[in-house]
Amino acid sequence: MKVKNRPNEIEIVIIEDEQDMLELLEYIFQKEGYRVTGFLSTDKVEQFLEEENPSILIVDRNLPKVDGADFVANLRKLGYAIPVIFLTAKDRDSDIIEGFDSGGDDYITKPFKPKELLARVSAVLKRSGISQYDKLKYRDIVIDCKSQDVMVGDAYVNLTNLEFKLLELFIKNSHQVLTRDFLRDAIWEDDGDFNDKTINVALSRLKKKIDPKEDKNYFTPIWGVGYKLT
Amino acid sequence: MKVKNRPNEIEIVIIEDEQDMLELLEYIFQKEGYRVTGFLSTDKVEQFLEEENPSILIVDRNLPKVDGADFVANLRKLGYAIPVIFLTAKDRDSDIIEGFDSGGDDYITKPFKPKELLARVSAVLKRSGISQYDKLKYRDIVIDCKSQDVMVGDAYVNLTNLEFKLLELFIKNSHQVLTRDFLRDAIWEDDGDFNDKTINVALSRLKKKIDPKEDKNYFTPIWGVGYKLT
DNA sequence: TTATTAAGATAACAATTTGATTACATTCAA
DNA sequence: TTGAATGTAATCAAATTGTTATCTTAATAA
Repeated sequence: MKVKNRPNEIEIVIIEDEQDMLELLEYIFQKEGYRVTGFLSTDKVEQFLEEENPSILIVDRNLPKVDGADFVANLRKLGYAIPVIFLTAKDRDSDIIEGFDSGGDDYITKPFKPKELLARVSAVLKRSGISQYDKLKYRDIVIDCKSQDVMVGDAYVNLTNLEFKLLELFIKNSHQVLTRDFLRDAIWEDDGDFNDKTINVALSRLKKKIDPKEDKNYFTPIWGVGYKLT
Repeated sequence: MKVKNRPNEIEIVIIEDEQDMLELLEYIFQKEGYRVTGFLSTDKVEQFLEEENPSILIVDRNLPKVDGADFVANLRKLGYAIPVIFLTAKDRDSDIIEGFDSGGDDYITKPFKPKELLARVSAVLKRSGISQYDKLKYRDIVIDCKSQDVMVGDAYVNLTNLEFKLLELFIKNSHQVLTRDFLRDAIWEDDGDFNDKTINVALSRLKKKIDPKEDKNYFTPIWGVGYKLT
């Protein structure tokens, strides 16, 4: 299956007991570029939250064992502050109210329009200060500007601040030649005497960290001008 | 008599000209644990806002002298961003729209169900980032923002006020790099001269208390930038 | 093509900066 | 006034970054 160009790596957790509905939801969100983890019950969710750090929960209120709202209320009691959107077939006032009360950030009634669902998720994420633009992607590199985490393939790479700033700048200006002057102004804020080779060395170190096998050729030197990311 | 502002106790201001209704509203919110200040007119409200810092305004649109919506529009003009919910007996579209236009975050039509009112207040507060949940969790740390209790694993840890504020800030912004500048502004609100190392020392003390064996590595220093909780 | 030259890559070294920690001083609140 | 909390100074350790030197690569002209 073709994976659509992913603008972000925001992780969504869905709890929905109906297999068909769960698959539909997974499809909707994955198509939008979210990373989705689905659960048919609340059983393993708490454990999952311990280990991962998803950005939002989508919870069906009508789950077989526990009421979704109770489950979320319990999560809140335990200290989880993750945003929640409830899915519910009911639309009686009492249910909606209870949903909000137990710590939901929004709710959607089934049947729903996929677009509306996506819009609400988007709105809740925005309110929670989670932006899809915090993460930048380039080839197999994903950098998170808020955490300064860098993933190459599926491995974390430790970069220094200088290296991170460099990589960020290149990714934000990918496919453009960044001249040495530009780099100097942007990263080093020139202090008069500036050794030509400083940039070479800094880039060399960066290359070595994100591509230790030296077979990816992220950077192309433009002779006498600068570099570009390719 | 003025009661000292307790941290994390949410304060609600109600403006309602009918004495009975005001008392009912005060009762409803107080029962839910909110701190309530009621006004029979808009007269003293602005002065009150100068001094206190309530989390939300509940405003009747049909006030004797001024229209509630006009009053709120004026507040907005003055720069108050406090969330507002309108109470209104009217329900024609034009009124509702006017209410939103003048800076309301939600509205409720009388007669209302107490539960619905509470739910809407709750939702608006949540949208504004004001949480009524006082527990936050991060890995094996649970902090109670109200009592300032801190549990690590299953042991209570005694933190000083400064240490608690630091930990709370980091947990609320986990997985993000908090720069030294940010920390200084958020915790120390400093006045110019500020010893660089104050942050190091404060964090060092915090680390020692929540991780005396030094094997948990809650904090990762980002060299030359700040720290993040991981 | 080949020699020449300017630029790029990289390793090793050194300087500098920053972080951690301890001990001590000061402040603040009971 | 006293003790806890917090800021400051000093020391040590470690990480980052710039510099230098050497080698490699690419452009250019004879």
